[in-house]
Amino acid sequence: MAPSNFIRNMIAEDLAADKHGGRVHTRFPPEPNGYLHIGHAKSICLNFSVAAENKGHCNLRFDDTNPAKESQEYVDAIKDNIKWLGFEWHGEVRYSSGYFEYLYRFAVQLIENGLAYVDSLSPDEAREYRGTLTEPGKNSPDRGRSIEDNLELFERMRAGEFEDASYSLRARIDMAAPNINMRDPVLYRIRHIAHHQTGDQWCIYPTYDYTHCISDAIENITHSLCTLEFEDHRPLYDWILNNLDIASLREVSDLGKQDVKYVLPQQTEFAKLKLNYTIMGKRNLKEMVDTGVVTGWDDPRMPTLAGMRRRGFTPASIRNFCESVGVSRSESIVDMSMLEHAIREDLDRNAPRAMCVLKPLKVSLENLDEGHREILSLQNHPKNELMGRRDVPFTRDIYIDRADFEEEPPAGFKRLVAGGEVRLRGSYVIKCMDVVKDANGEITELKCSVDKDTLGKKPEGRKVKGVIHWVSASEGIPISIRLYDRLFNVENPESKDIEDYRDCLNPNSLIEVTGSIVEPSVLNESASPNFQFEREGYFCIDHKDSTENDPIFNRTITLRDSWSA
RNA sequence: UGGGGUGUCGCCAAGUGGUAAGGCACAAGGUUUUGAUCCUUGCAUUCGUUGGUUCGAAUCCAGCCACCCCAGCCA
Repeated sequence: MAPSNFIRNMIAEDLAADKHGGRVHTRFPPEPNGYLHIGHAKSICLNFSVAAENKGHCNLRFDDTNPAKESQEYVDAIKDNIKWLGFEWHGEVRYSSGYFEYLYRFAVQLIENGLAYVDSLSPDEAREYRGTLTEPGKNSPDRGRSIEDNLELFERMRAGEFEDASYSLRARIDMAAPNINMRDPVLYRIRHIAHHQTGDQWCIYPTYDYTHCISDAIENITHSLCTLEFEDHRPLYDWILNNLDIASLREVSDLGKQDVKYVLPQQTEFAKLKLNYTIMGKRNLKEMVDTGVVTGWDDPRMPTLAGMRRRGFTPASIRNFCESVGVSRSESIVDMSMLEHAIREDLDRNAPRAMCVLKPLKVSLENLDEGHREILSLQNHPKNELMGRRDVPFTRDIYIDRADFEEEPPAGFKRLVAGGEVRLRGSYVIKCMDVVKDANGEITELKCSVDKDTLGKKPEGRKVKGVIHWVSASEGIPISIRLYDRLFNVENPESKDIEDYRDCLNPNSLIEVTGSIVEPSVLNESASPNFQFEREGYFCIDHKDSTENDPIFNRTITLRDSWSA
């Protein structure tokens, strides 16, 4: 059962009180002005699951009221991300811009009722008239304009007779309101600019505050969930809906013709997701992309869904993570380890195992024939036989990782040492007979012998503790590997006491390793999208930068490591 | 000296007057051909703080403190 949170509780209460005639209808309303990140995932999961749990629906609505910042590219990417996460929105994709005509008519209605007026104050003047946090504002000289004049001017605004920002339509509320959002907020502004959905049909665009509540009402949304910073906007959300004629609102709503209880939507706010060691601000993320700090929105180090996907995160891991962080009203910063736990949990259960040597050290097994080759059948998953087996070629020359051999091992070292024994994973126990070095004293090769009586059984009379991974030298395939670490080396790069988040970048957030060797099965046509390279971590192929001759693998996450020298 | 919020274990978080769930992290054991996984155990006499009400308070009341949001014709 889903954990309890204040929103689920509220919905349960609303249902019990039959507040919406048994309906639960939510919506995810992104502005298409950037890529979705893990913070959006929290909202997506919340909105979609809360609807599904109550046999309700969740719409996808692009809140596209500011064409200057938006584009079709983002619309497409957002739709793609949501589908990838595994959610299905109700019906067609919605656009706030799809309601522009209704919005216009409702604005006329407000004007007719003396609740909105056309203002000729410039943006700068409007700011002065607004007052401050502690001082009330003062009325615009245009506040008393007649309804007829307002109607005419608003129509001419729409007709394109005026320049940008020369007029605006404002709600007539209260310039002395302690809540600044209620000091005659702007409802419409003039922008002679094309819109990605409506082209040049419009030159006046409604603001978020005016649009959002009406769009919710049109879509018969019951619970309008948003983040905490919109809390102060709720009185305005309610003011607009309550000052419109409810019958005409109902009439244009999706369920207008149906015999359902028409109830105005209700906004509820929850805390945004913050993760330590990363940033979530769209502006900063965009800046990192634009200035080349990262390679793009889908850079595997980015907290974007596109980046995490490329990094190897699974939809299930992200959904589980969002569920595990919960939903509350207290602003919190979630520890990275929770995200890491979520992806490890999923991949441990579902990713097939394989062997890959990151930094190869050649080992020749001296007591095998030159052309020795045998096929070992290894289980793809140690606990799940259903995941099958694969053939792994075992040959006279193999590679092990340089880190798995030490001439002067630290205390507790369980791997290979000169004269010592170690188990080759899924294969034999070998003993190191000789260490070959070059002129610089660098180890270039190990000469070992195989205990042929140890395949699938313990050696007799002694214990061999260590198990290391290996790959056939002649049949392994060279690949490149990208190791990722957190992008920042401070917990909260966006905190107030940090001047510039760019000063806190982790210089080792990406380490490229070339010349790694992987067992051949990993590159099969039908290979799994994710692997655990045993003892190294979880990896996936990078579809963007890989070439036929140089496959590149991204390390999604390391294995937990309780030893780490 | 305006308005709106939030404060429960290192990090999330449940709890809504009946005597502090859970997860992550961490620590200690056990199993293990991945120093992984898995299993077991431990981990808040205390809920920002000070008072008050009550047989009983994290939950109700009052004061105080800390932090967050708001002065875009952004969302």
